Amino acid sequence: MSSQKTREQIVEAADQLFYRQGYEHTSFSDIAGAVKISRGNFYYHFKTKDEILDAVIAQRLKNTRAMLDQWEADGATPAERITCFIKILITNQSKIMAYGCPVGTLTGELAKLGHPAQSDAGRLFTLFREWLAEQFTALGRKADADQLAMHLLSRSQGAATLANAFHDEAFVTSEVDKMCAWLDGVISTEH
Amino acid sequence: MSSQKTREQIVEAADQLFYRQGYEHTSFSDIAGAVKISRGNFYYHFKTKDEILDAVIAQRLKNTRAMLDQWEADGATPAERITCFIKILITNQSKIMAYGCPVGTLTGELAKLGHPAQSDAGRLFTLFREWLAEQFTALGRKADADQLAMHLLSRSQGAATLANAFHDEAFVTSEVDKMCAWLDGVISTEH
DNA sequence: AACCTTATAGGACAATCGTCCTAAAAGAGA
DNA sequence: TCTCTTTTAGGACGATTGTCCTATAAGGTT
Repeated sequence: MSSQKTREQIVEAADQLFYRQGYEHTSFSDIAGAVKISRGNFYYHFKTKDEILDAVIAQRLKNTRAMLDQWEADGATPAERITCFIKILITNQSKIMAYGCPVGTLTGELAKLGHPAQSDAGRLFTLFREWLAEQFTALGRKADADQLAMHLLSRSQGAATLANAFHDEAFVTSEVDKMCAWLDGVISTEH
Repeated sequence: MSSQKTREQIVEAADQLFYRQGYEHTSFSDIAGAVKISRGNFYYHFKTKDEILDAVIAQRLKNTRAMLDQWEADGATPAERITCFIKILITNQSKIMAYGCPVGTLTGELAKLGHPAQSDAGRLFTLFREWLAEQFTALGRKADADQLAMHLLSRSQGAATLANAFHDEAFVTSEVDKMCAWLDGVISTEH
């Protein structure tokens, strides 16, 4: 098998496991078991665990960018795009209730570990932040676009955290509705 | 030294370390080093690491209850009490920016570990939830008290998560102001 | 077939983990 | 002071961790 293919499988398996079990709690053996390769062979593709983490973060950045690009390519209005963001909570509801938000939980864990990749993981948040700010700017809210973006990001994070803690489906729906209503308010506000 | 005293020191040190480094990333050696007792002596006070976690959660529940009781004893109005809750973000700002919310991060970590103490940690959230619901009920919002409580809890969690991710002091202030404004809206709403 | 690069398996390694045992020190009561 | 309980220190234990080495297998090219 080509080296590239195996590498991708490792990154994919690590991505899932880091999300489900956390970075620290996932061992080389776990990943090797998931990909069904020997633990020793690992070293050929990645020298350290940190290198895998870097690759996972890079993949998540790439996937997220692709998702955001897709939303723009669909010819939707900025408001509809923001609604897409809000509704990730519903699209990924079962995963979020089980494991939380992939971005928030990874960032939080790396912060506690004092891990060097902390800032790289933070770029995942920044990606959403800047994309949302662009959409709010397109809505004519250039002046406070970043603040609106951070506020929405914050609401979404909180909903994900509590969804994970309480496993409450109705709560997620309720919060999504509230965020959509808030968005309507933002749009209709005179400036 | 009495056994009770040492035990309390262990729980206190473990509490701090679990908050700063996470549960899994904190070893017996870390705690023993902080309390300045031998690693072996640990076993006399706690048989397993899980037992320490249980004790830490119990202490946090006790401290939180004491804090909430204090707010009620101060003779404040329900609205003022809720404001106290919102302003925890400012009171503990530096810690939250460095380590996140003690409740949210612990709950999230235990969820990923699939740890049996998960539900115990969840009681920390429930404690805030029910207390907030009581305050909203006292404000005459008995019908949707729990939903309002969950919403505020969610907003607070999101703000803590992003404060930790971005280390942005102005953002915290801004979100606290928004929550206070939201509370004003809840109070003045006709029902 | 022969050859050379690429990829793999298996295990060695030092360190650290949570757990547990045991002998000695400290303290209390007679 | 003698005795008995409580508390402590130190280390052994098996397992697991991330890292790294080496011999072998696989694949492609000539």
